[in-house]
Parts: sequence; C-alpha cells; structure tokens
Amino acid sequence: MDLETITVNQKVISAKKLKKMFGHLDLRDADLICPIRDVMATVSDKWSTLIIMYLGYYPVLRFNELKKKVYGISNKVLSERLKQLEGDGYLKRTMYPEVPIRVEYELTDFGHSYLQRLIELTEWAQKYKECVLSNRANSQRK
Amino acid sequence: MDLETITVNQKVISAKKLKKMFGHLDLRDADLICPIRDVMATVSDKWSTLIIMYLGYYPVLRFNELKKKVYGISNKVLSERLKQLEGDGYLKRTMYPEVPIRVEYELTDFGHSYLQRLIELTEWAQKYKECVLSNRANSQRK
DNA sequence: AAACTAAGTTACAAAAAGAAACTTAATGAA
DNA sequence: TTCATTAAGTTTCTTTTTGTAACTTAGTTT
Repeated sequence: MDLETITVNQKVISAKKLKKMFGHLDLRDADLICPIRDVMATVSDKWSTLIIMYLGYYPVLRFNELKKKVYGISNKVLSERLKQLEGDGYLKRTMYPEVPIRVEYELTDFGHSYLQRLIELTEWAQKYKECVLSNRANSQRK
Repeated sequence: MDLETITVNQKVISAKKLKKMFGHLDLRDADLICPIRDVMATVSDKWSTLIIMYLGYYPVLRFNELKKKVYGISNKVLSERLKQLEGDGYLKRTMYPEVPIRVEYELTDFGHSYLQRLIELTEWAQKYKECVLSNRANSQRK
C-alpha cells in the first residue's frame, strides 16, 4: 500500500487550519463545527453525491434518466434528495408542462463549485480504494 | 452572495475529470462510481466526519472525550463509527488495561491523508455556509 | 460491602430508507 | 368512446438504521 507520506509538518498544518476554522473552540465545543453539521451533513450522503457527480458528467438529466444512472435509488429518495439539493441551491429544476410532463435537472454554478471539491475527494477515494478495501477485509477476518 | 465565478471552461474540466475517472461508463452505468459507494459513503457521514476532524485537532482522544467533543453522538453510534473507521484504517485504537480501562484513539497516516481532503471540503463549506442557509430559508418560505 | 470509573453493550423506541402500487393529465390507439 | 400509455412524482407499508437509556465489567477507593 503506497500511501503518500504524511509528515509531522503536514499534521501541524492540518491542526492549524482546524484551529483557524474553529478557533472559538474553547467557548463552546458544541456547535463549532457547524459547517459540517449545517452544510456538509445534508449533501455528503451517498445519493446526493452520486446525483451531483452524474449532473457534472451529463449537464442535463431528467428524473427517470437520473434514476437509471444513480443505480439503486428509489423514486421516493431521489425525489427527496432532488428537493433538498434544489432548496440548498446546488441544482435547478425546470419543468416543461408538456404531456407527459418533462422535468430537467442541472447543476447551478454553486453546484459546480461544490462538484469541484467533490471531484477532488473522489480522486482521493479512487486512489486509495484498494487500501481501504484491503484494510476492511483484514479487519473483518479477525 | 459572492459566489466564485464558475466558467464554462471549469465545467468542461470537471466533466473531463469525471470522464477520466469513470471512463468505463458506457459498459455498465451501475457500479462505475464505486469509489463513492465503497469508500466515501462509509466515512462521509456527519459523525465520522466530526470524529476525524476532532482527531485532527486533538491528536489523541479517549472514548468519553470524543463523546463530549462530538456533541450529540450516542455511545452506540460512537462505538460503531470508531470500529468502522478503525477497520477501514483511518484510526488506531490503543487500549491500556488499567482500571478503569483507558482507550485512546488517534488518526493513522491514512486518516491524516483523508483529513487533508476533508479540511478542504470544510473550508469550502465554511465559505459558502451563509449562501446555503439563505437558499434553504428562501426555499422553505415558499 | 458499597460506590466509583471508563469503555463500551444491550434492549427497546423512533426515524429514515426502500419497495411497490397509485396518481395525474393529455394523447393516441382500438 | 373507452382504454392504454407516459413522465414525474406521491403514498402506503415494510425493513433498516439511528437514537435513548439502562446495564455490564473489574479492579479501587470509602
């Protein structure tokens, strides 16, 4: 497992960034990490991630197209996630009152901004996928 | 809302990266985004994220310390997440058979590698927190 | 002998996710 | 004229996951 080298210095840098981000840490340990609770927690789940990634790849997708791409998702959950993502500003929903109805989803600029970060994370996950899977398999054998 | 400008070019770059990552897209749309399903989905939840962030800030934490820091988590879920994170290789658990027992958790180098990406994401979330919250408030008023 | 401690477990309740049938409204076929 | 079709969901019901709170363990101090 050819893990990138993490130096002591990098650890210090991480800690410093965290301190800068959550510097009011001493006051109240409770809701200091709110960007995580408020923003990330609601869009970092598996389905939202997949939806955003697919809309990064295919600029416009309709409900049933998304449902096919995001393999395994149910109507209900897809519908819920799309509403949440639209409400938070990540994507735009356009309805064409034809019959049968046509609805198109696409990322907003804000959604694209998030997508960029998500891609970085996914590139990392891609790189270390084997590492995680072998760790996991090892730990389960015990 | 002073959103960073997303150019058409940046969108193209994102799509290209996605294509590179999931280039075997045409074969089977199903499990192509597996680094997301396999790796990210299991550690991107709220609690795991908070645990890892706190262990980036405080290099070593005991079970009950974590429980206090990660405000709102229950024993059961904390225990489950710690096992998962340990099993996947993000953190190391050290038990000291004193009485009462002492157990310490700390990030592995692999955990620190993930932490760095997580911090980038959190910095983004921090930056656009207001944007998301106002979008959300707006959409709920309708 | 009873109380205390840290690090969990366990049993049970609440919330969320998933499966599958149903809805809506215009169109085209029988 | 009635029936089937279609896309985009919604609704109902079941299963899974999460959360709550009480319990466990084993040496130490009172």
